[in-house]
Amino acid sequence: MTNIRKVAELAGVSVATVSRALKSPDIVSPATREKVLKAVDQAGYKPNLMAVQFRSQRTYNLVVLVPTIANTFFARVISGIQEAAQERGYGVLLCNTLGNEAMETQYASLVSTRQADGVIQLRAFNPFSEKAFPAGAVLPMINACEVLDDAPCPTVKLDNRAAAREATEHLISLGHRRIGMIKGPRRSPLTRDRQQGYQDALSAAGIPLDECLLCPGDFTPRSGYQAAETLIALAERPSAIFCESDEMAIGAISRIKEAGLRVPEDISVAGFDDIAFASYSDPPLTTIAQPAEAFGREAVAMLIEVLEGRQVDNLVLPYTLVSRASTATCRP
Amino acid sequence: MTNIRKVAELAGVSVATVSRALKSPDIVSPATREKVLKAVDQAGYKPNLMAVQFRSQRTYNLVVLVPTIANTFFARVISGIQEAAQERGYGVLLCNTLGNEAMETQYASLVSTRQADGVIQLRAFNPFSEKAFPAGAVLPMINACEVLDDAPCPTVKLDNRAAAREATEHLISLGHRRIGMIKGPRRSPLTRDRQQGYQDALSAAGIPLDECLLCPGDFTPRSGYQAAETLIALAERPSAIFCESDEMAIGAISRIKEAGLRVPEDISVAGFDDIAFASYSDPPLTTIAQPAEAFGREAVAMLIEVLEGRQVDNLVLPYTLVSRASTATCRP
DNA sequence: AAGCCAAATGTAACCGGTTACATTATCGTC
DNA sequence: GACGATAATGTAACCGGTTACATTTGGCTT
Repeated sequence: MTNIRKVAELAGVSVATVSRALKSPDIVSPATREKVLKAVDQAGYKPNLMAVQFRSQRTYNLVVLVPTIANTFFARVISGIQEAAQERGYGVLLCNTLGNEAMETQYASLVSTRQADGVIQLRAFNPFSEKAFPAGAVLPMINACEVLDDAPCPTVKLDNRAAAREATEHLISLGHRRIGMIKGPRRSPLTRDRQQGYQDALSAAGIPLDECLLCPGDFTPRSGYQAAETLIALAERPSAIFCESDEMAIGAISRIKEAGLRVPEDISVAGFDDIAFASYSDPPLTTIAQPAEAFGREAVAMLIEVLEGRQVDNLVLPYTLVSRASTATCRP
Repeated sequence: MTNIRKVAELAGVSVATVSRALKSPDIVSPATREKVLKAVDQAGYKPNLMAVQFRSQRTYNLVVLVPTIANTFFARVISGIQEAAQERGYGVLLCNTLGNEAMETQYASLVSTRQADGVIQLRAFNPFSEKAFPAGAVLPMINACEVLDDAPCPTVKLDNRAAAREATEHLISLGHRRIGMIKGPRRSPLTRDRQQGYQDALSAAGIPLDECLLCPGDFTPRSGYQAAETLIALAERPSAIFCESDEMAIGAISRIKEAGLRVPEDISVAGFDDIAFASYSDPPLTTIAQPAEAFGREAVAMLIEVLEGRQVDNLVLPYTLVSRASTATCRP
């Protein structure tokens, strides 16, 4: 394998000069630089980045922990991460954790073993052991999208509570008073925040909370389908349903239609995320648009700041309510 | 930073003994092993994998080149890759190429610079320069899903021609004779194969080919939407449309309904891929199911075979026609 | 011509493991 | 007790760059 010593020999200079000619061309004489570059070309030399990384103790790799890449929203976030990382010369090591904490911990340890410089987490969980990073130490990590209340690192998220409140208020403004909610996984802070926003809207409108209208889900279309089944079987059926993800909303609409009911005439449905399919569902989905790619881009920018030893503030990204045809005025 | 020398000092042995106690425990005495393990624990020692990799000249990373991770089908393939890689101790470096050949080349060069051991490509293109891997050299690469005719490496794919033929025959068997097709990107071999299958079915049934019925797309819902617009505007409208991806089929259905037409009563629609949303679309989509995760898993298994110097054969995975409600008998 | 400084280049240590080879310890056999 | 075989451990080279420090070169000043 052609290494720097071969090139040095070929150019008739020392290895140090070759290294300098490539890394800081301005400190070698033009003539020498010329010679070196010619030798590099002739030998087909490419620096062994493993050696470079080993020496500099930087891998220029970032680990991304994502619950499931099959989720369209996460796919967009990852897309943003990948793009931003690429621009800044970082690679992206992907870890599909499938909610498995052991796997997250294992991947996060790539940082301890110097296979990656930092971690971007799309899930609320601290994958680092107390031992690897004792309390007080700066974690080379960013939490994005789903965020712990007392996250031990900088975070970038949405104001989920306000967004859910706005979606619910939209339904209330259409005359709905019996509004179902299909929630995310029980232990998720994001789910709790969105539920809080839903309740905020209800109490502001003087509507009492009915626990029966809250159904758990897991963000998949399948869980939305099942939750809708429960909701439409209620003695007093809701006239609208707010779903914590578009994927669940699409599953719910499918079940509602299967029951012979119409959307939005019989039941209005609102989603969350504004995935690509939201505009193509029948009817097109009213939803909260999140800047998914921006989450990824910002997370990368923040992580690199942390890696370079600078202070970073938490970030809250904006959302928009996108009103489409899946929600309409309530007709009793 | 705790390194192997610190541990050696702590345990009162040489670095070689520490290394051996950890890597081949059977060749050190039990007493010494005990001592070493205690020192490792006490020092909180974790081997610096960068050094290990540097020494062994293996990174245990695989590069995955994917046109776009936002595509649900690719997301599933990547999921399979990630899982299989993880099981075998490999990491996955993701590269969202967005069809940009320069980017693919750049990422593939991670192999030349020893930042990754091999490449899995979900797109038909040889990203390696003639210089890095002269003709005849064994490329550390697997082509999956989309495959070059004369791929310079082992491939794992579907019999796209047969699958497209079967989907088209399904439509013909329902009485359709005027069948539109929404294709993938022009230069893709996969698109060409599927079109060939479509034509096979037509000519077997004695139906002449009408070029007007062939619309290009790019696998996104948006392109399906636009192509459908073209097809329904034809003087002699097709009674069925075969789409090369479910995403395009969903976009097409959306446009068809917008035009006041019904699926499948007025126009039958068949897709390709069987993504999660296919069952939840309205109507549920008739489609060709591909074993997406299996593509990923097999590609990893094959690549590791190649990396370990063994011979690998091409692989063809099975498909299934899944008949749902988006296709029905033709009513003139 | 001597003296000085800056620029250019060379030498060799270093990063943290792995492992070939050398050395020492242990045990059994005659 | 001497000898050889084997097991256990130590020593140091090595992977391929980077860089602190040493050395050489060349131009300029007085």
